[in-house]
Amino acid sequence: MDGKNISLTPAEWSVMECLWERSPMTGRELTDALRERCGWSRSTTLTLLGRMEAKGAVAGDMSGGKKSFRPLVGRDEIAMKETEDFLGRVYNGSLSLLVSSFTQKQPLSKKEIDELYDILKKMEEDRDA
Amino acid sequence: MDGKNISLTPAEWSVMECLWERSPMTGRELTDALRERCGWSRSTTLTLLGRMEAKGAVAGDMSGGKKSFRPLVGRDEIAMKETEDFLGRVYNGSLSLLVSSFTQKQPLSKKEIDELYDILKKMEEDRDA
DNA sequence: CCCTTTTGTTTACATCTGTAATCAAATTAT
DNA sequence: ATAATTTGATTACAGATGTAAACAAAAGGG
Repeated sequence: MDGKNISLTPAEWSVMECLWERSPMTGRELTDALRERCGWSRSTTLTLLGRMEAKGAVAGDMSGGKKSFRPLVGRDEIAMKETEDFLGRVYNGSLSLLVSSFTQKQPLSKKEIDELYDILKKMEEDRDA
Repeated sequence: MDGKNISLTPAEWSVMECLWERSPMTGRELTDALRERCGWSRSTTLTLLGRMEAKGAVAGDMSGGKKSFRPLVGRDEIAMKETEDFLGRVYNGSLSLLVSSFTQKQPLSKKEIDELYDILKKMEEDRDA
């Protein structure tokens, strides 16, 4: 029963983005940052943090008057989980189907094409090794 | 104000999957299909259909006693929209970031690698043309 | 030490989602 | 024609989500 099975709502993503950039942050710092980025009131941010603490997405360390928060899940970790969900639901689990569908509407920049080639090449090297 | 700005919940996706496979379908056919696939009661399916009709995802044609439904949005259309949302939220809008992140955990099958190469090659041809 | 500000915690509430039960009109069978 | 079944529509209700006000304890200023 580890805490891997956490999923985040869009609003919770915004909170995590802050904490993934820098952590720990005090409640004050977070309310300021999110008032700025999302226009949220203090209450909103703190309510979100409470819920996220309850479900194990963040840890709140209350020491010395002020409470500070740090993430308990890595960005990669949950990005992965959400990606799997999404791919399964929308593209039947097929990454190449996603790519082909996406590129039919939005042509990729040269930079992205190059990056994708690099990824594929590297993967083949690993496979052959 | 066309109906493009529709997003589907996971449950609603299941309904659409049926209608994208074959359409139109009567309420009866849909309740049967979704009882089978998802274990839903008749009420559940019809409630979903009602909501989806209200938000313009499907059209219900009531003619000759029985009501039948057909999709008003294409699968590609909303797959695209959801993909953009997802990429923006999780991968900062970058497709290559998604691919690289994904492949670090789940190595792709040879088939998928080949498909991806094909997609890239085709895209370059289009670009050069 | 009192008054003000900051903080942490509780409570609130509308909307959305999943999941149905119920009810009433229409259809079908006997 | 009447009873049984099917069907469309309405109502229900709990849990998730977005968004915040209220309240109370703590900290800081004078």
